[in-house]
Amino acid sequence: MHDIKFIKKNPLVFDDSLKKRNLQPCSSKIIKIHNEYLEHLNLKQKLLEEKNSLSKSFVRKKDNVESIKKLVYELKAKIDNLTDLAELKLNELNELMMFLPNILSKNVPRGDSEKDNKIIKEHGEIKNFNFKPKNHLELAENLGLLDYKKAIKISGSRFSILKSDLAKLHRGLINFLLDNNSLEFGFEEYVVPELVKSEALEGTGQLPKFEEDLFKTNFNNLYLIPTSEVPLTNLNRESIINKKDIPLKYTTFTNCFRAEAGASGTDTKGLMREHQFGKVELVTISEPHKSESELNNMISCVENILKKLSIPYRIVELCSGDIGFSSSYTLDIEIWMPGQNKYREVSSCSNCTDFQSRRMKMRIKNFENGEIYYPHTLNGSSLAIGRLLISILENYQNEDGTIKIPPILKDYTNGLSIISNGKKI
RNA sequence: GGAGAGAUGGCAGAGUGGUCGAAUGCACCGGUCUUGAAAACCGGCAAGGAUGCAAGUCCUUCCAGGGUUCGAAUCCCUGUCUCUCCGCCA
Repeated sequence: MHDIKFIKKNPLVFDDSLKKRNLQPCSSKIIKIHNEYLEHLNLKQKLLEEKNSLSKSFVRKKDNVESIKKLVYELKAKIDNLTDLAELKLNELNELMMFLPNILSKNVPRGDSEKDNKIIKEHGEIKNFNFKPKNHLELAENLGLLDYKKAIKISGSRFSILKSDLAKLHRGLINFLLDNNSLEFGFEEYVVPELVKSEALEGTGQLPKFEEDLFKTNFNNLYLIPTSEVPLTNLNRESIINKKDIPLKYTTFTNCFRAEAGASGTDTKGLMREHQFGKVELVTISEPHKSESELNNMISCVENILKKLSIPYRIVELCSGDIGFSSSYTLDIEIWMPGQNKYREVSSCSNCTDFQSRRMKMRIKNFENGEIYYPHTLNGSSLAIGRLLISILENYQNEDGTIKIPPILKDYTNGLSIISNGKKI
């Protein structure tokens, strides 16, 4: 949600950001509606004041009872009418604003699609195989560790079933990632619900605009989370945080559920794009002026993982056409996938500034001077397990189709060092 | 699924029709005391909005939505959620 006062003061900044996202500028429309709302509101408040004082006078004087009743009755009718008018305008305003994306940081490069994203860093050497590297699907299927045909029988397409050593690697990775985030980078570890109310999704910005991407259940109309950014960021919704407790840094593993409505035809097989996937997430609630450095901290946390795994990666600055609804600035981290011979997104780290905190009414209070303001929220994947698995399988494959386990993961996979036909060597 | 209870400020918890935005305690903030800290004592302490240069003034909010009333945290209706007990269950 946007700050109406900011829009009124900086209509051009607001409109420029919308234009950059290829959307229609609308500050003048917003300001007009808000002024109409204020007209009704101000009049209503004056009449309410009158009505209140009449009621209070009732206690003292018991004369003129009937005339007071009559006056109040008349006032009430006017007030009701103004309440309706004001509410109408306010609803109109909110409906408009809830669909408007966050204001872009001035650092976001202009562009139409992911082709215009800017590579800002590359790290790690791409391995030269002296054979043609296989893709993860072929590798895992040959080893008997991935069975998406069974998954189709049980659940349909875009689901998968991992077996034995691959399942173990999956589990080990989760622990490895959570340890990295919590022990080395100070993110507090959580276990959170994977079903949430619509209010929580409105808070982080998935609703109302992206309903079709979500799975809705028939239990209390709860939704399956598309990312644990939703429960983590909403941990402090509608509450006031003591400035002393800032920054708040959270990490968790959850499954994520996405309808992938607009993705038909791409990455249909394997672990690349599924309706259900595991992901370890980072969320930071930050002082507004420190959110840039907190984003850097998140990025280092993710980089640390990839360095330990010796997986080549690059960092990409998302352009205005590719960046998400709630974000003001996003860096994607892409890892090398030899089977596809390209980098693919494995993490997306976003600074959502005060966009989400306004929507969920999360505030910081400085108890020394009574000041109350909105924190900045940041979220980042650290990391998407399925895609990380792909990269490990493909980068660590041997010519005979076996997979070496990255040394750092040995402690997390019961000493397993190589995956070979589902048997340890 | 059956039976009952409840929803009040950051938390706990009073308050059943008229200065109640709301006692009290804890927490928090400021101060006194102390070498420092603790304790004790003194003072402060809800949020959102409108208006104004400002001081201030006003409006709204005691789960949500309706209703009764000149007046509702308090009475009535509906909804939502939570808790306890029983049953079932990882």
